[in-house]
Amino acid sequence: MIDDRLSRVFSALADPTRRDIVARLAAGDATVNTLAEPYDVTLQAVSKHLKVLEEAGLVRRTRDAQRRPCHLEADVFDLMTKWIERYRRAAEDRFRRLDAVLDQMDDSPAAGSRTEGAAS
Amino acid sequence: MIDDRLSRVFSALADPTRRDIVARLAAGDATVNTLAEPYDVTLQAVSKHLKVLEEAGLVRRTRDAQRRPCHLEADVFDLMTKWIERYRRAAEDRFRRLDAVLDQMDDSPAAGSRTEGAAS
DNA sequence: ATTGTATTCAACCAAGCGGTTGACAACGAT
DNA sequence: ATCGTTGTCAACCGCTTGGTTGAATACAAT
Repeated sequence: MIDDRLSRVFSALADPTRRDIVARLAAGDATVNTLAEPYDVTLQAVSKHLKVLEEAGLVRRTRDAQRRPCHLEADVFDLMTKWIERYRRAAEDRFRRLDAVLDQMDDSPAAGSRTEGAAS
Repeated sequence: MIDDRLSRVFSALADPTRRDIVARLAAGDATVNTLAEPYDVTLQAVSKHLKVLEEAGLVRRTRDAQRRPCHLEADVFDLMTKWIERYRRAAEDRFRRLDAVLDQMDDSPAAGSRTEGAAS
């Protein structure tokens, strides 16, 4: 049982069908039937996918008579982007620092274990 | 059986433990034992997590005697960021366009279906 | 050669997930 | 009131997943 937001979002987007749904919703709101049409799975399966997307905060469903239009919620994307960028940047910084170390290391021979411990 | 890259990356990051591993690897390379230490799961479980991260292209494992240092691979982050940004931007653009439409829509009545169309 | 350390492999288990079918609810149309 | 449309709920099924334990591999040290 996943309870944190980030896990739910990543998990939701791990499915190709759900990513496709998000892609199509980015172009405009749509009903469950419309969304289900191109896939060769049942309507119920797509309904479940939308529920997952909704619980991840990626989709909001309003009401219009018996129809249930789905609307893409862009806010939660920021959550992911922030997480990703944070560690991507850290990794790249560390990489650059390593490059610098290797540059100034022309006389000292290979000492073996630089693989341990936290950088900095 | 997930075969596309994006699915594997999102899926890998959907697990809190794996995200934590990535976070720690962003600070510096580490061995399996070091990585496993803070979690109260077995070493084998962490080894499996690392395998998942490796297959997702997030981690590369080199060899140093019997040790197997793990290194964070930042490239694949771009893949995610690009996907996310693409649709986030699309959704925001659409949102702005809708605002504009609502602004100039003081005489023309509701025409109904603007909900169709593929994401190019 | 034997021991110890670091890590993986193999088999298994419970839980979760994506899919199905069938029944049901909500609502507009007639 | 009844019917068709739109969508969800519930129960089930097979596969994947995250976890376990126990054995095996790879290598260093002695």
